[in-house]
Amino acid sequence: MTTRVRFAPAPTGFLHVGSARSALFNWLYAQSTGGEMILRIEDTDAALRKPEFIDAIVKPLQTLGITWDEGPYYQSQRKQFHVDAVEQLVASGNAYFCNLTRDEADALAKEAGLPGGYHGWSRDKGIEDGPDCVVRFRTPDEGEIVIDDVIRGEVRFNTAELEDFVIRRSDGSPTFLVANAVDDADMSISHVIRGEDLLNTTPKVMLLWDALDLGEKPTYAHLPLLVNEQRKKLSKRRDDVSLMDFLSKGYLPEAMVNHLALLGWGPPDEKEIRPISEIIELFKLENVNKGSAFFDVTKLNHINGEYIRALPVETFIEMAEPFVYGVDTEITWDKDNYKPEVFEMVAGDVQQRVSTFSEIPHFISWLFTDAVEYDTESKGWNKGLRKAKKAPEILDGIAEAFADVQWTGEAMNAAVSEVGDRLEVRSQVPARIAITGTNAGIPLWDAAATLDRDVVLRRLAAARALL
RNA sequence: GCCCCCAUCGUCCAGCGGCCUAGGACGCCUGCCUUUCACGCAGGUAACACGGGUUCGAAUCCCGUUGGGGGUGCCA
Repeated sequence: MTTRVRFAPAPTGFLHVGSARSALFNWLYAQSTGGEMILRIEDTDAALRKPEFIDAIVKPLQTLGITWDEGPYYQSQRKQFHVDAVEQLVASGNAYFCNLTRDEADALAKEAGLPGGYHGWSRDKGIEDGPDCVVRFRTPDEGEIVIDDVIRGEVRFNTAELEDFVIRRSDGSPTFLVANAVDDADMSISHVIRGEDLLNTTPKVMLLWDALDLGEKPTYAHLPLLVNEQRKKLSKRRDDVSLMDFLSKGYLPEAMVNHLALLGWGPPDEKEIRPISEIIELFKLENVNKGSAFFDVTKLNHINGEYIRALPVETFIEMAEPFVYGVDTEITWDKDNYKPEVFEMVAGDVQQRVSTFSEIPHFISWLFTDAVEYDTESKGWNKGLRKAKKAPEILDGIAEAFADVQWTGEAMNAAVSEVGDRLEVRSQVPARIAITGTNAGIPLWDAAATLDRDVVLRRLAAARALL
């Protein structure tokens, strides 16, 4: 039997990293078992039926290289099957109509001194269907549902503790629980791989599955949650988790996928950064962890840096385009001042130093602006220039030498070293700070030679004035 | 409250009863390389939550405690 998995997101906006991880693990499992993957949009709630949200899911998946064999299917388009299932459940006595609002049910429970949840007040009341009626599933008063989870082992639920949950809203639309059971059966899903936050809904789906007589159930695997620094489930509201945002900030899809694969799973040989083909080969669903994992951007940065450095420099230059022309990110220079040939010259040096593409401007902005800003509060400025021995003399000496030095990197470098030798101090760092504004950066002189002589002289004077 | 899940360095992962004086990676620190920074290289820092069992032997199995998380919607 070929394995068939599905990624079934609710279209509630942009795809976030947690969903992407779920999609990825489904995909990894399908790939590693030679199975098939289905994309199914869970839009049973009318409020979710927005076409722009579909793009927000499909596009990032494609960018990440997560492919599917069928779909996207839309649950909204399969509504009739779900409606039929609800009718069947009512006819068989497994479900009944209920006209209580949530508030009324809560009030009744409070009055009766019962804990939260719905206690089956409308059971056996013979309520007829009407405009304000929902359909509820009659959960068994006794018995146990056992989920044999690939990742967690056996998980047991006492059916008496399951409330009579709603399977059809008062507007006539069936809920995702019904859609889940019916669609997973129709689509011959063999493995349901999803986040642990859905674990509690699984016994309900299984109850429906049996009541609907849908045949063999899929195998379940509940992935550990991705959490933030406070160890709370990643949420769109409070966390920065839009996948597309990461991509447009200059994270490579391959690096993102690699990082995501390492959250909740690890290769037995401990080699973390590796091509997706190897990850597929090594991936075992039963080896996935149970504990939640912190989505650590610091580690992502490292992985991304590794991937960037591995790029051919021509590719790096090509991919850097949006970031040097300010398409998606801010640039600090006037677009007319940008010189592509200068960037191409230093690209290899920049490539070695960035962990995301969005850091590129930081390393090259001094090449495309007239004046640089000096952060006189920074450690670099203070340690490298202000407190440097004979700093004023160094800058004066360089300015003097630069007035008529041959304008090549080699000659400039030599002149600066000569000033340092004469004063018996280190002159390179002070020069760098005066010219670029910072003590850290790409090899200086060949790049600096692309600037006009008077621009450099002005910067030397400006820095000198701040001492 | 009730139900469910989880628990190895700060973080991610390895470990599936003896190979563990617990390994790798990120981070952090030190040194080397270097006219800066980074890369690279060589080191260092740092964990089996606690308490009971089981066993000749437990990070690994069982129970409890504590801690964390998820769910508890006419969202999915």
